[in-house]
This record gives sequence, structure tokens and C-alpha cells, in this order.
Amino acid sequence: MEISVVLADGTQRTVPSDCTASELAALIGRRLSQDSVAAKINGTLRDLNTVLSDGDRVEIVTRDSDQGREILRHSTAHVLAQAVVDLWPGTHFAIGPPISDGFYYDFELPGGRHFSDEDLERIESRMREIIAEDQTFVRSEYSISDGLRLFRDQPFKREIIETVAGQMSEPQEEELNEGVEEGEISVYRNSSGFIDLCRGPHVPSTKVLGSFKLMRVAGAYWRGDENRPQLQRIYGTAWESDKALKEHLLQLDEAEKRDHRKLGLELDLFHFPPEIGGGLPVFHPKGALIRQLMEDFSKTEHRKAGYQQVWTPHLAKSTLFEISGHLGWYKAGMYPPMEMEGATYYLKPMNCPMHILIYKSRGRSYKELPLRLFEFGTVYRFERSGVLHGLARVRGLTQDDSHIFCAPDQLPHELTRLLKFVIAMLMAFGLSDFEAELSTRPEKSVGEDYEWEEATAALDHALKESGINYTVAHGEGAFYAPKIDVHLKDAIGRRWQVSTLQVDLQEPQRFGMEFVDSDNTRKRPYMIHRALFGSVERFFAILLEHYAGGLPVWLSPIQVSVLPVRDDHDDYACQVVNELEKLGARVEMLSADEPLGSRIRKAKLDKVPFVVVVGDSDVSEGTVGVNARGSQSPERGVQLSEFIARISPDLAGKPLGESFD
RNA sequence: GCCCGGGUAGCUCAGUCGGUAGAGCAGCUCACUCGUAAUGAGCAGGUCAGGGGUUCGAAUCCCCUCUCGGGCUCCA
Repeated sequence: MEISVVLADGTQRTVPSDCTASELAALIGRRLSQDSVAAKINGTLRDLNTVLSDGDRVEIVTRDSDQGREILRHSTAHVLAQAVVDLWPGTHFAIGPPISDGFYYDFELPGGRHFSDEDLERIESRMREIIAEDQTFVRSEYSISDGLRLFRDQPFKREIIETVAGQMSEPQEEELNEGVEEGEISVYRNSSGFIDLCRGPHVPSTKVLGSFKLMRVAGAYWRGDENRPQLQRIYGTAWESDKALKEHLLQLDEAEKRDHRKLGLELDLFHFPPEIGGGLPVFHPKGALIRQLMEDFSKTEHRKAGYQQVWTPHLAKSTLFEISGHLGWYKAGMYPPMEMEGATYYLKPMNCPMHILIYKSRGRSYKELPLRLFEFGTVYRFERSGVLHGLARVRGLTQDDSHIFCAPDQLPHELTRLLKFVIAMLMAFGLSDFEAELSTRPEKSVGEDYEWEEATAALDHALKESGINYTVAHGEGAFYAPKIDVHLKDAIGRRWQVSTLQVDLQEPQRFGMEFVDSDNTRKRPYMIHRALFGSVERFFAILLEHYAGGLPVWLSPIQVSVLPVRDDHDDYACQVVNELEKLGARVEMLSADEPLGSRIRKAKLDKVPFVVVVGDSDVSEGTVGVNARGSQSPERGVQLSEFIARISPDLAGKPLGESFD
């Protein structure tokens, strides 16, 4: 008997009737067979030993595909659990899914024990033994009740089975659904006898695995709920080959070198004095200069784009935040109150209520709309100590915050214009790889359905008009507003969330905002919240990491270092410095009290864009030696005028050059 | 906040069995005046995060606190 199956490329293939996916792979080719880890049969991932049926559409999943890597990682997690249970009998094991770049597994060790870093080495060795033993993964299925019996000593597994069995009618989250479906559970058994609840598929045998490394141990709450037990999580990374693993580890090293906290220290930009408190940075002269350059550029462009800059204080009476609703919705995120002269004051967690008061300071006409208020507003948020992370997550931050008040019919156009402005500004900072996310109404929210629909539609329209790629995150909006989040990919492919645009449905109402329309009726304006950089601190961190500290010339604290070869070149060096300063360049001179090589090294470590060396021949010829950041070899004998012409265009940020209307 | 791991000179780190603190870089002084990523010598620099305990004796062992890092949760 023979059957016919359809391959991934659409061709038909006749195979023996008891042919497995694995045998099919072998029939197609040796290489494919070697690289296969699972099969996709009629769109569903299955084990390689699945017997094929007539008419099946079969795709062999290889180890170097995204799905293949997921399976490798998942199976490696399984081996991790096996190793831990071997080493600590009586361990309860919970879940062990693949994640990006790797996998984890959550455990509860007997006697409330915790893993230490040394344990990771022992576990890893045991895993390598299991892998060397070439243990097979064999799937079998049980009824719910048999499953509960099988895992009678594993409370987390039982809970997964029970929860999912109890809610079988409703569609489940993938993760919670592991190994449980349609009144049955599936388990995988190794040849050593280790059993794990798992939906699969798995690789056929542990020998397929091996390019992995355990990375770290961490605490993680069971099912992500901080009211439930905290388990011991082990993270690992796993790849299709040792080469891919090595590349990944190199990438991690690269990311470490770019860590903005490290660069901040090395380049003398900022630090976090413990005396001030966690999450509260101080900016040193060079760091403050960079901030100022960023802010100045942004302010100029905002003015040109029709924004009006405002200024508001850092504190306000509780009344303001009662009206705005922050004390109702967000109190846990605010700093505790201060009592003064019978009133209660809070540090502001957001600038919007104050901007609204500026709007409300007098009657507003439709002729003034859209009214775009803009501020570098410093806000304070009580972030839990464990979440602080350098400049990327702080307790005191400066938002490049804008609130745009417009008439309802202006909303779609205003949002489109805004999104274009946001993208143009980010591009001016040398970022170009964006994606957006449209977050819709969450369960816990306020407002009328039609308002949410209108606002969400306007955001959707703006996304389409701007041409940016986007996805919809259902139910991820703020309680008061749907929003667009702009994410960017940095130079080494990491995603960062930056800008956020929200249509506020609540505050205009809470504050009773109005404008007089052309027909002399009073109407409620729409309000858009927007932070473009997100926060200046976080954006600063992103830029540092994106550029690995080598900021664009216009943002570099020192743009040119001038190095006379000997003392008697000082006069000429000063002339060069003067010429460059006339252009507005930020220049420093490193005189010859140290060897030239040493001074060059210093300037290079400071990531100065242009190191200019002047010696005998330069004095007589009116030239400079240019050692540009990133170039392989220095350039001798460049005419000063030519050097000036070359660098002039890059000394200041490039205007956005669009009108946005 | 919770779990794990750290905290020794401004920075990066060493410090044996518990015996009283060390290097490189940076800093300062002097000498060197040099053509593209480290000139040499000397000097100075520490309440070993803080507090408590064990001990004849603690950077080292124990407890508590603070703080930093990695995660979890959180991010209106």
C-alpha cells in the first residue's frame, strides 16, 4: 500500500502507507533528515515519528527555522527539568516554555531550597550527560483522571490539568494549555523514565540537542501572580548549532559593551548618587550638554511645527489630582503626600492636569484650535525598587510632553500630522527602523463605547496615513484612552518603546473643558497626550546604546580635539581651534604634555568624532591631520578650509524640513 | 515589593586556612616635546557598604540594614 502526501513546495510524493514524517524527511534528502526536528502536518506541529496519512500536507521543520529553534528550546527545557529532578528528587516542576533566544523552567525545590550559581554548573553537566545518553522522547496520551494520578506528586502539573480541564469549553492561552486538550492530556516520557506534561512536539531524541547554555537563576511567581508562590526559574539559551550559540553569546557581549550605565560612567555623563536615592540621576557637564542639545533641537522643531512652550511646577495640591482622577486611578504610582499649611501636596506624576489649567485660564475659541502646548516637564513616579534600570527606568524623569486640544472634527488630521512629526523627529536622531502598536480598550476602563470607537478609528487612520507598520494590541490601552506606541529597533536589533500618543476621553470632561464654536455653541475639545522621546532620560539611554556611545557629531559633547605634536605647534593649534569655534564647533585642545599616542588614545576613548593633529608640515602648509572616528587610518595634509567645509554641515542637527500640515 | 548574585582606592579587580590591605588604570609632582590608540620615575589614595555578633584576632564566619546587578510583578 502506498499513500500520497503533499510537500511544502506543493509537489506530491508517494510514500509507503506506514511512513512517518521522519522517514519522509530521509526519503527527500539526507541533509533535511539530519536537520529535521519536527513536522508540520496539515498546519499542526507534530513529532517526527507521526505516521502520515493519505493526502496530508507535510512540512519538515528544520532546526534552523524559527519553529525548529522553538522545539529545540522546548526540548532542552525538558532536559533541564529532568536534570533538576535527578539532582534534587522530590522537586516540583511547573512550566518550561521556549522564549526568544532560549527557554526557562520553573521549579520548587524540596525544603524550600534555592538554586545558587554553582548549582547551574552541576545542572548543566547533568544535562549534557542526559543528552549524551541519546534518550528518546515518546509521546503518550492519558485521560484527565489518569493524568491527575500520574502527576499526583506534582501540584503544579495537577493545577494545569485541573484548570484547563475545568475550562475546556473556553479557548485557552497557549501557555496554560500545555499538554492538555479535548479531555485528554499528552505527556512525554524519556527512555530514563522521566515524564513531563507537554503538548509537544519534541525532538525525537536528546542527542539532537546540545548547543545550549544555562544563563541565570531568578525568582518567578507561579503563573505570574505575585500573590502565589515564588518559584525558582532557570533561564537558558539554546540554538541550532554551536556556531549560532557562540554568535548569540557574542551578541550579548556586544550589548553589554553598549550598556548605557557603563558608558555613562566611562564617558563621564551621569550617575546615581545613593545619597539622592534610587532612580534619581545627576547629569555631569557632558551628559547635561547632550541633554541640552537634544532638548534645544526638539524645542526649535516644536516651535516650527506650531507648538507653544509652557512651564508648570513640580507639585500641586491634592485637589488637582482628585479632579484629574490620578489619585483615584494611580495613587500607588505617586510619591506620598506632603502636608503644608493645611493642604496636601503631591509631586506630579504627569503634566496633563497643569496643561489643562493653562487651557482653562480663559475662554477658548474654535479659532485657537488645535492648541498645542508643549513642555519638558519633570514628573515623579514611585517605581518599585526592583524595576529601576539605569536611565531607562527612573523615578524622576523629564517628559517631552505635549497636549493637543482640538475640535472633534480636527482629530484625525491632527493625529496624522502628529505621527508624521514624531517619526520625522526620531529620524533626525538617526533612528529609522520603526513599528507601532495600536492599543485598544482594556477591560478596566472608563468612557462610552462610541467615544472609544471614534478615537481608536482616528488613531488607526493616522497609522495608515503615516505608512508605518503596526499591529493591534487588543485591550492594552490606558484606562482612559486608546493609544499608539512607537517602537524602534536599535543598531543591534533590540526593540525599545519610545513615543506614545493617546486620545484622552476622560480629562476634558473631568475638567469641564470647553471652546466656543463658530456657531456660538459651547463644545468639548478632544485632547491628545503625547510624549515623543518618551522621557529624555530613557531616550538618552537608547541613543547611547544605539550608537555605542559614539553619538552623531551634532550631539557629541566635544566635536573636535586638536592635538599639537610639540609645544611649538601651540600657536597654530590655537588658530585651528579659533577657526573651528567660529563655526560654533565644540573644540578642545590637548597640549603636548603627554606623548601624542596617549593623547590620541584619550580622545578616542572619549569617542570624539574628529581628532586633529597638527605638526611641522601643517604649520607650514596650513593643513591638519584628520583622524576621524571609525576610520581605519588617519588622513594627513588636509587643508584647514577643506576640513571646515567637510564638517560644517554636521555640526548642528538637521531641521525636520517639513511643514506637517 | 519578592527570588538569586554582588558591594575591597575615583574605575577594573586580586586578597590563601580568620593573623590586621594589594595591583593596573585614573589623580598629583617631576622629568620627557614626541606625527596617529598607553613615555618614565615618584607621591598620594581604603571606617574592606553600614551596624551588630562569634573570636585572643574578622575584608574573610553568622545576623540585620542599605545599595547595585539579573529576573518576577508593575509601567496609569
